[in-house]
Amino acid sequence: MRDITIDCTVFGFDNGSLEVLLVEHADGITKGEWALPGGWITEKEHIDDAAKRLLYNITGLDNIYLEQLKAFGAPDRYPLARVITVGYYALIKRADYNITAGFNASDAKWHRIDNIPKLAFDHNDILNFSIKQLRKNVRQAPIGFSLLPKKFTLLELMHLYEEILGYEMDKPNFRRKFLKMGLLKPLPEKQENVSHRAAQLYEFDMKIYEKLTDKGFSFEF
Amino acid sequence: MRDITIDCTVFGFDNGSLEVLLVEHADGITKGEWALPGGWITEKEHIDDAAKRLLYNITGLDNIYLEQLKAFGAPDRYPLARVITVGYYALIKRADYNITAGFNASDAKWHRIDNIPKLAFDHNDILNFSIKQLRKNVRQAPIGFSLLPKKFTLLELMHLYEEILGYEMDKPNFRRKFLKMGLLKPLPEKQENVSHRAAQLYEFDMKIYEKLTDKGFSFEF
DNA sequence: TCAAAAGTGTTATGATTACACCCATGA
DNA sequence: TCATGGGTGTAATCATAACACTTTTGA
Repeated sequence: MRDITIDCTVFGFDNGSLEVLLVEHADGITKGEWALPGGWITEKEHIDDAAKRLLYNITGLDNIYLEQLKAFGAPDRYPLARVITVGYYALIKRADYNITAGFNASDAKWHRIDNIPKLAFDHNDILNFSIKQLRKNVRQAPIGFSLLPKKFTLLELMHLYEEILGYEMDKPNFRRKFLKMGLLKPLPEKQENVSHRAAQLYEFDMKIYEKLTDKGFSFEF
Repeated sequence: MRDITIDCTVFGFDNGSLEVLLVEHADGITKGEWALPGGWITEKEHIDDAAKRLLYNITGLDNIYLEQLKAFGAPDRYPLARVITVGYYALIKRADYNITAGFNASDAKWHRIDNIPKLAFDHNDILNFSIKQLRKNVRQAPIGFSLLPKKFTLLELMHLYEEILGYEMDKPNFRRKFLKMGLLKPLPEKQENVSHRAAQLYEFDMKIYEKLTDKGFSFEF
């Protein structure tokens, strides 16, 4: 597959800010430029598996939220040959990444979503499309949790939504709306080491979600 | 581009029923099987332009609603070689198609969405994905009009929504909800030759829609 | 006791739903 | 005059938004 690649926008959420993982090209015609992590597809693998392999190589992580965006196919998007790329986006838990950081990590850096440099090829287009998709999907499916630690508070969840969607929300209303959906499982634990009233910790329960969707429930935020 | 193709689901709405245009393969290993219209991408064209070219060849139509779905890339989806296909879906006005019917039309037939034969390759997957996308998008963007004649009544529009989404709606509520959005321009004409009270004809006004979206309006049904 | 965030309550407004009903027209 | 769809009215219910308020905790 000499004329098809994959490129992946890896989103992470840390300290209230939404960031993407970019790599700096070490050589070739784009030497010194930042780009989305990407790679070639091998002859026998599913394109989704190629994206998973790439993600594993760069983050050391498995079992990541991963979704295809679309194919990007302007005839001149890659200057050396006609190459079509299939774009993906992934959502990872930053805490996990920090521990297992992949072997390419020396070239990889997190960049705030509102401070993205000029990228190689058409990667700015792909990244912008990713952000649009993420904004859309986070309101239509329970995917935000993939960016949070396993256990989180309602306010952390709200801050994530605020950061992705770009506007402030009302705390009481957010709580009620989310709790009413019934997707969150309250844990028998509370926050620790905080200098204020400890908040209830919750966990997203995929099984509850699947049961509800079977019954016709559809996530909407 | 020997290893990339495009395949397109062409939707049409006629007589209250949602249909797709399928072609019967005349030879090759899929001889006699039905399939989505598709073709190869030439070296210098944008994949979107390849899809437009294909659509023009098969329907004789230009200026069609066309949107990419995603790339389909299972390693064995095409038995003779590793070929990845980029899926598209198009919405056409059946009345226009009937007039200018493309030169391949002898092999092409409309099939009701609920009565699709076994298709070649992974085309059933692509078609099912198309239907899912159409159902989703018709509620989030004003694309339904692309399947109706330029001038239509509110009830025709409602029947289109009912057919695509698969459930019955309440006429008074549908009217009000749609009219309140203010996207429809009432025409100085009414239905003719109907054996009941003639209904007001409307037209979808793209300019109004764009003005509204600039102001933060977002279509939702 | 104060700051900071957790968490509850209340009210106004608007959207959605369900359904009854009248209108216009050709057969 | 009847069937068929066109079109209006209304009341109950539910979701959303705005914001005032109380609670808990560590420093």
